[in-house]
Amino acid sequence: MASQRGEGETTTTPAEAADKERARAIPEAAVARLAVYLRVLSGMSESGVTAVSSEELSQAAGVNAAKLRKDLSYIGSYGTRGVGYDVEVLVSHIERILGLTRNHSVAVVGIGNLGHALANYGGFPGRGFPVTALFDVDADLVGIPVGGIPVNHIDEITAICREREVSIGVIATPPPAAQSVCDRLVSAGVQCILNFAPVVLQVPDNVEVRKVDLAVEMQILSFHVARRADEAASVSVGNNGLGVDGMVIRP
Amino acid sequence: MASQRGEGETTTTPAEAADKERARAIPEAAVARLAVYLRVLSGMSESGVTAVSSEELSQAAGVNAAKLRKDLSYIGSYGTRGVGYDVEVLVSHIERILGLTRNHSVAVVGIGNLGHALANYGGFPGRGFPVTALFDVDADLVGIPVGGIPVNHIDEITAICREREVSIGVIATPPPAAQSVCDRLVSAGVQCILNFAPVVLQVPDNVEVRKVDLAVEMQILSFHVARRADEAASVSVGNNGLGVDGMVIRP
DNA sequence: TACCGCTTGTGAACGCATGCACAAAGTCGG
DNA sequence: CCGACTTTGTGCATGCGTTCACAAGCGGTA
Repeated sequence: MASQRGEGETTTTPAEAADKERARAIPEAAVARLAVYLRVLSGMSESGVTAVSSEELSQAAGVNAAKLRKDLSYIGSYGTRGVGYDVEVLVSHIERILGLTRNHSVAVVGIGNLGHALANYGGFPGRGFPVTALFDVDADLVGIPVGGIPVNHIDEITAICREREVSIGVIATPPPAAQSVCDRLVSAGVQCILNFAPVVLQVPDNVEVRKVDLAVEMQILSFHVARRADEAASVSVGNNGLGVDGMVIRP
Repeated sequence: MASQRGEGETTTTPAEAADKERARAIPEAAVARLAVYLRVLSGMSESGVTAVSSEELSQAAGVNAAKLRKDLSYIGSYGTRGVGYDVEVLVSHIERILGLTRNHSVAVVGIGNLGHALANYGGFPGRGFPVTALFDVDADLVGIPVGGIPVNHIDEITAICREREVSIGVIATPPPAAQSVCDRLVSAGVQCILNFAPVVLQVPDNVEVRKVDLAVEMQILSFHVARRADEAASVSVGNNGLGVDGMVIRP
């Protein structure tokens, strides 16, 4: 057991609240993967699969089997040695850890191309994330329903977010507006923000921001294209100095 | 010097190609940040700023100053001690490292809501990524221009990607179609893929995939919402069982 | 020219995450 | 009831990435 982390602040915890303590200890990277496992498991569940081994699941999720087991161990021991995991059990535990048992009301700000796409996603991929509010500066858009929800003016963010208990704000505005929108969301009490604008947002410590940056993604790919090209070039020129036809050691 | 990695395959390299060797050594995480620095620097450049210190730049990019300097050191020493960095110089070097000197032709597959949004982004955020081809299964869409480019049928992927030398493929299809589309892109010689479909793609080793997964992002945020809520609860109830006044060990 | 203050570049320590390898724990067949 | 086989859960080692702290280097000033 890796529990009992000698931090001097935790003594023994009750039974039920053990999850909460555990949640603090789950590495960020593992959380992202848990979400992936959850999707794969949901798919299996719908296909009628009831049990799965770490080997199968890890392959379906595109990760190492050992890593998968370690990730699952962060949320507790719900497998059966010699057998594997019960799909339903895993699904429900992961859902609980990820906080998907409660609904998270979502507000989308900036109803341009992307905002439209997001609003129309329809309840957002994976249940549990109802879009309950849309905002834009453009007065012409106000009142028009997109994906079933009428657009409100951006000035109403604070009031409406409070009223509808929005817990996640999605920023899909042009870059210059992003920070200001962010500030308003924060002052409305929104503590989690998903930012599509290519801008580094400044937020207080108690607000969590995740960024989806297309330009960055493209540039990372570009980097790899370039790296590949260079490698190919250096190979075709001559294997890093070591003989071409001679004693090629290379396995 | 961290060079001379004792892998037995690298000897000494010429002068100019030093970049190429360096590129292999840049940590993936650093590459992502370089892209961010580049954007910030571009903005500064447009604002007429010509010089910047690591402190200023790091703050604008939302990272630690030491980390920024280390990241920049991966691409070489282009700063002046006691002064800082020349904005233009940094911009051009980062662009070169990221492979942005050549153009990367992009193909978008799946012209739904998201595909539309992507096609309309107009040359893609940050120059250098011209969208040169669009594909969809829907015959009704074929021929219709989106963002200035006519949609082609998905069956033409291989031919057109080859012809237009597409180097980056963007998958914006529904989940079930993603793997098949991916396979076709790969067989057309595309080596870099940006995947928006919530599916784990199986690709050969020589293909680079980056994933943008809205559901996962939302669920990570959900996790943090839950964590916060738990923390708040445990604080308001009484600090982890240790006495408010009595020895409440919390049931 | 010599000194002073400022900022870069980087060696080294630290911490987190990954992967290995194996004991523990269960099932199944005899 | 026992032994063989399977699969989980995890201690440990390894490697990568982040952070610290400081020497090296440069411009400005007297």
